Amino acid sequence: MSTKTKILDAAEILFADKGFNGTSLREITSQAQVNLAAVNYHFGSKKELIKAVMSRYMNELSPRLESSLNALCLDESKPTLIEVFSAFLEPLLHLNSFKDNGTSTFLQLLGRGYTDSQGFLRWFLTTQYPGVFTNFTQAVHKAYPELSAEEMFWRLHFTMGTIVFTMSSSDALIDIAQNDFDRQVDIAGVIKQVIPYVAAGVAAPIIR
Amino acid sequence: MSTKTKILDAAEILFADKGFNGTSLREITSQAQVNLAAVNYHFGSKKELIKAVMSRYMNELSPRLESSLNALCLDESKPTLIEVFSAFLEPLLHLNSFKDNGTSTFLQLLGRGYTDSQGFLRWFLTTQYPGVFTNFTQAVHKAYPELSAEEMFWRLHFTMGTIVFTMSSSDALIDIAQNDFDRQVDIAGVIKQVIPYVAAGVAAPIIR
DNA sequence: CGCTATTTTAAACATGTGTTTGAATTAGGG
DNA sequence: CCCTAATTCAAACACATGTTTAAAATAGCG
Repeated sequence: MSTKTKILDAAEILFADKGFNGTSLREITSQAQVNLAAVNYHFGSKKELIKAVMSRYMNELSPRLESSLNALCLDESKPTLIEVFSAFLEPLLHLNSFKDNGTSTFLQLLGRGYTDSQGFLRWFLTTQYPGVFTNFTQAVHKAYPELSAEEMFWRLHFTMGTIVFTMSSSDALIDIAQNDFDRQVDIAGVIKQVIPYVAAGVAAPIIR
Repeated sequence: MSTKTKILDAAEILFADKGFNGTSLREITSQAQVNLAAVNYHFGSKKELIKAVMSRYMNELSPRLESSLNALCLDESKPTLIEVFSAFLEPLLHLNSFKDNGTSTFLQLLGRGYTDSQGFLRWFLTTQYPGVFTNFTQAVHKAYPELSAEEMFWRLHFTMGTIVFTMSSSDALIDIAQNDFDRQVDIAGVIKQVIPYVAAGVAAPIIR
């Protein structure tokens, strides 16, 4: 396996677990069993490494997500919000065949990116992968046209928050749930729980 | 104003803005215009300072929140979920009279605490202020008794995620909203937007 | 005032950080 | 094989971090 890949693999796990600020290059390189200087040689800087970790996932996810959402929009029948959010399920779970625990890791990284380092990752994602966002809002608008642009703005960010926050602490939550309720839970189970929740939230009656 | 207070005031703003890991003691002490060593003299360590910052808010919030939720439980009529979540509104907004931008700052701190430093703050809050959590779940159960303990567990954590995540990036979101929609928005407005969302999410039909 | 306890201060400490350097090693094509 | 380019490596760099020290300043009380 190439040094570059070894670094990316080690970095994504540590980043997901301890955040970008909370992970040092020395932790990454010793986990990856490569020399410290290899990060700066292959990626230039820590910031570029973070981008590379995210890009590897986004490049895997975004085409599947876009086509999944596009299919929903091109369909002439009006989709339900449940269908819109379910359109995320297959592309997200596909990350598990791309990488062990890929879905969970990616969503945790996303959560980190939104809170760590004053949102530079949000800027990175919205500028590098704008298609995902526009497709999503289009699909929601088709499912629920009564929602004004402003209300949709807020509810989509609430949704983002629900998903990202839940997933960034999903390991801890799954542990608690398995202890308290004696049930086997995995990341797919959590996603299936969250879909009705966010769908109902977005579809909430409008109070004016 | 006492050195202790000057430190707490400066720390909470910086912590809310840049996270606990992202804020150095030197930033705090120079903002507070006190000597660097004052933090360790008055609080013992950075970790203890973080606890002190959170405690100052929790001690202001938790009695009001408990009585607000208790009133809902003692009332013999069945509350709606909207009422349950609205019970948070007054205690949270009261933080604004306790401190400038108190509501926003506190919720941002809460968000930081859930993601930064591997959740030691979650442990701190649940062990130091358990009454808030039990009162809350009791109120929700009374409003929506059909929800099983497990489903409630997940939906309450989704709710926590929505609130905490939204508020931790509320400044950025409010900026975007004001630019895009040319409307004056403040933290109270965001909270009022989020209540129907989370209430609908928790009340979502159960799929079995 | 005089004395003690509290608080403030500047300096240093030990450690951890991302990054750079320049030599050593390895690969790969002619 | 040989030579060049790419990669690896140990070491050092410059700087930032939380914490500690010991002297100086201040407060508070008899």
